[in-house]
Amino acid sequence: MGRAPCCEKMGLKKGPWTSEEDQILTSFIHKYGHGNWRALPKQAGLLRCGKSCRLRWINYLRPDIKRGNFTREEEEAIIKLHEMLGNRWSAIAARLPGRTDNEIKNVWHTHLKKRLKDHTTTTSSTRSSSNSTSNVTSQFVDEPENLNYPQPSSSDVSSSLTKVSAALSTDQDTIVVKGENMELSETFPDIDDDSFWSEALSTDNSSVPLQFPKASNDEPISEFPITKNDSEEFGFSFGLNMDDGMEFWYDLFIRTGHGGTPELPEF
DNA sequence: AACTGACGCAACCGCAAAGTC
DNA sequence: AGACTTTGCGGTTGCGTCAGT
Repeated sequence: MGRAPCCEKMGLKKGPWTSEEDQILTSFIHKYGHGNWRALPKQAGLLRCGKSCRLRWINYLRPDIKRGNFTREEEEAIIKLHEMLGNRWSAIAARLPGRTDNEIKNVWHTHLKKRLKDHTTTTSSTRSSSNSTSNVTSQFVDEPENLNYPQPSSSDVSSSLTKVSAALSTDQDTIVVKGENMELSETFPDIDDDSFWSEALSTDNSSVPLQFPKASNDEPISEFPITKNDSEEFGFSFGLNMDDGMEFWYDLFIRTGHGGTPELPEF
């Protein structure tokens, strides 16, 4: 597929992945992670280049990938985000949990671009006067049920912070992610601040208190089933729009070890 | 049934940014 | 500071599938 292979001279395999290769890659990453993509194929015993392994994992094998057709709401979100961000597919993908940049790019080129073109030729003179950023914001805030992760309501986004915690449920079958209201304070976390994250990582394995911007009330934000005997990874994203127009997005990844013991959290 | 053209999608490449030595 | 390596991103390609003829 694609252009002339770059790794052929190295004796590495190209083209579609077999289910056997998928199995090898998946179990290797579950066991050892993917610290070094270049070294990974050799360590895993795959005749592939690291780049190919990385792409296969990110676009197809990752456990948090959502399968199936894009919903109308997702397509609308892509269109609006594209208006706002342009061809920054990874940035768009970051706002659509479970969808990959490659997938979004494909959908854009095969469906949405054409649809948009048809739409603009038929409705050339009736565009909203509001800017694209506010369009995206209002859609996310007004229609949170269309996305598979929680969204703050427009009334509570900027008034307080929330403490989000991830913990094992009492029956040990579920990881419960919860948010609690907090007053707005100066402890707003900077996502680029290493000390914040390392502090989070140094907490014990059963409950990880993290301070996040306000996301919801005291109801659990989400619950993830744990397969007792397998290693699993969960991806979880949530975002909010502040009154001043700023957006904040957070990704929470939780990996359970063998026997269902969670390593909380892995960012 | 056979052919053909359009479309969808997985996978590749080149390049730039980030990280490391 | 600069060279080298690794990672991530966006653009592109071509195989497989399917509908139309």
